[in-house]
Amino acid sequence: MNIQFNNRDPVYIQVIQHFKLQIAKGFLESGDVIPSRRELASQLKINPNTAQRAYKEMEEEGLIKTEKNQPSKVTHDQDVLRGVRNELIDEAVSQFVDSVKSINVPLEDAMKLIETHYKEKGDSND
Amino acid sequence: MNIQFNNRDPVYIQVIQHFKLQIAKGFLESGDVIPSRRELASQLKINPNTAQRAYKEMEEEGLIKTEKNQPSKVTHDQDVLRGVRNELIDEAVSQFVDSVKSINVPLEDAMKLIETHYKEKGDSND
DNA sequence: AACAGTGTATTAACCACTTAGTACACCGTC
DNA sequence: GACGGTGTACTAAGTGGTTAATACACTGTT
Repeated sequence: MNIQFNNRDPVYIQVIQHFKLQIAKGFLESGDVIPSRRELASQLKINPNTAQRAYKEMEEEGLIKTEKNQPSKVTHDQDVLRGVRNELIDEAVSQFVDSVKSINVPLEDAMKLIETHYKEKGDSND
Repeated sequence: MNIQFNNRDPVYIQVIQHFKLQIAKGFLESGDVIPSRRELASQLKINPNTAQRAYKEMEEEGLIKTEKNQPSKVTHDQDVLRGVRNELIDEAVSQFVDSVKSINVPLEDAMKLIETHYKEKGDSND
């Protein structure tokens, strides 16, 4: 567990993003337990409340489920989990297309750039 | 002149982004004059200091040139202007490829999604 | 019962950004 | 020269979101 924080976005947002990536990659699956608020905070060297805020939002989004004082677990709702992946992808696609269209880059050029750039860089694994 | 502000990013950043888009699209060309700080602030209903901050950064980036008490003008340096466009494109491409690779979306899938999405939405003009 | 661990809630402090209020120097025009 | 416009600079206050500090309630274990 380690997150490369940028100092542009709020930490709790980046924490959420981290878990979404883990889910989208399949590293976190239905029912998996995740660290307690305090433990996560300790690992990431952030404030427990920041961890709490991230967890709270994930709870509200249905990503995780917390009962009694059991450790929080990834939801069993497979649709939600698939949704995470799809949303990340849709978001990336929309943003890219919007950017590229806003400055009138032809589709062909955009495609070529992506192809080149995709092959250039090494795989991103954890 | 009108900008659709979001309340996520600082206003002065969005102002800069706006001018970069205008340049990238060719709507703003070398030597074109841009509104005075006070006029821009008035039009966009923002504080003159916020406008000033945006202009100051654009000046430091070499995007605009200000002399004496003439209205600021877009730089005559064609390389800089081309650079703006290229940077916007590179940024979009990098971000997209990073996102998509981080969750292991195959190149083919990514390309297909972009193609579809690109054709779906109408052109974005001002 | 004491303890250590959980989640949760509340309040205060912090911080970047924005805004406000002035002020100064410069230049064209009337 | 007065005036209105420009750019620029500085300080102070306000604002909203983020983070920090602390406390509380609950539960399983010893």
